[in-house]
Amino acid sequence: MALEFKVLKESTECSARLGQIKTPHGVIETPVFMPVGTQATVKAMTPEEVRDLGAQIILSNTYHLYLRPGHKLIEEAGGLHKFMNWHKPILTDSGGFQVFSLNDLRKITEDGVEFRSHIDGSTHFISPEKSIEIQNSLGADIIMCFDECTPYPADYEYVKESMERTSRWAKRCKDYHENWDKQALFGIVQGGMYKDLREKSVKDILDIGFPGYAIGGLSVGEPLELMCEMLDFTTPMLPKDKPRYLMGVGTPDYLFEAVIRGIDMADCVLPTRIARNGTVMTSQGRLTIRNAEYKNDFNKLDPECDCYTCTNYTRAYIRHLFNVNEILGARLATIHNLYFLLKLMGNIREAIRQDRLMEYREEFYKKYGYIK
RNA sequence: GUGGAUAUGGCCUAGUUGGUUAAGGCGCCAGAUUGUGGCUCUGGAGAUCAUGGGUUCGAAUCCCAUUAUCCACC
Repeated sequence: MALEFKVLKESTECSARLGQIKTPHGVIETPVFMPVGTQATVKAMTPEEVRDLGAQIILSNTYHLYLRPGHKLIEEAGGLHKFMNWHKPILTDSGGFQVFSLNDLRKITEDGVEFRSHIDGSTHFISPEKSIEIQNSLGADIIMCFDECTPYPADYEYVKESMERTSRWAKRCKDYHENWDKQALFGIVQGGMYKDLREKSVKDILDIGFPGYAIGGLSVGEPLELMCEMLDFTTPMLPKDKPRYLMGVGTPDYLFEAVIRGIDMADCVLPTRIARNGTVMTSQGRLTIRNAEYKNDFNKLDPECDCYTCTNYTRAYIRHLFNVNEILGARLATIHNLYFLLKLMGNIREAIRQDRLMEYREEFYKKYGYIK
């Protein structure tokens, strides 16, 4: 098997656990945050930089790489790892999120999804089998079942049909996938915000059986409390000896709350995207570095940070770079945000090890400004 | 010196035959961003329409003068 998961320690105060995932490209310490490199690159970063920031695994995207440069080309290049010179683990998303995000450019049928390319309008058809075929060519360590990420809000009947189709698609994905020794295929639980549908989805996906399980369809605009409620309900139904991956989560509070509820993996474009638009996360909360108040501020972004950006550059300089639209601004902010979140996850792992996660969360929330 | 043209928020402009709270872009200020989308999106502030006078029920729009700038000529 391509994946081995081991729980090293369970928290006595909550459902958090410390673990280890072994993949063909190395070991991942969990809970882990996975930076997103949609188009075979974490935007603005070299793979070496991403590695040095502490990333253990990155996520890339089936839909985008299928469109450009094409999965066959990447296969010809020797696979995604070699193509992009990233030799640690990779996870590819199945294209399922694009079923959600390209809402007005796609048509869902039982067989699969017809997409109109967001690039040139050309039509493409991705079925569960096609998604697996593409992901096999890309060669990521962990690949995902082709699903539909249902929107929020959505009515019961729609979510039910969607979830049941996702279950049928999961079976097809598993049947089609072959090289289990190199690539672990994860199943995805859906069901929107309806508990009975979540329960049914978990049952379906567990019946099919996968080396890891993802929870999809959360973090799609619902309030944090609702996501927590769904996690409280869903996560305990997932087996303890398999990794649990919450898709699309990337703010510190969502990450804390997810880990506390037993999540081992999460990914999000947020830290890199907001960095490109001039927002950084600091130990004292978010700040928009473009703002005038930083014009003459010669301190580092975060007084407690020791990343490359913070040890070398000031707020005033980074603000200047954004104001004159220089690429370096995006790079420095991305370096900082990724480092911040990866370090946070490291601290969370350490807190679990010391069995003081709740205390650490309290400290962090107070400083960050989530609670007063 | 003579002739001509232009003067609209910090900058560049739109304002149709004079008619409600002068429009837009850039810049400025602030916010957003959650398994897509690197120069994105959403708000906001800011103009007594060069100055003075006149015509008119009503003028950024018409007339006169002044000032400034630009062009051509002597």
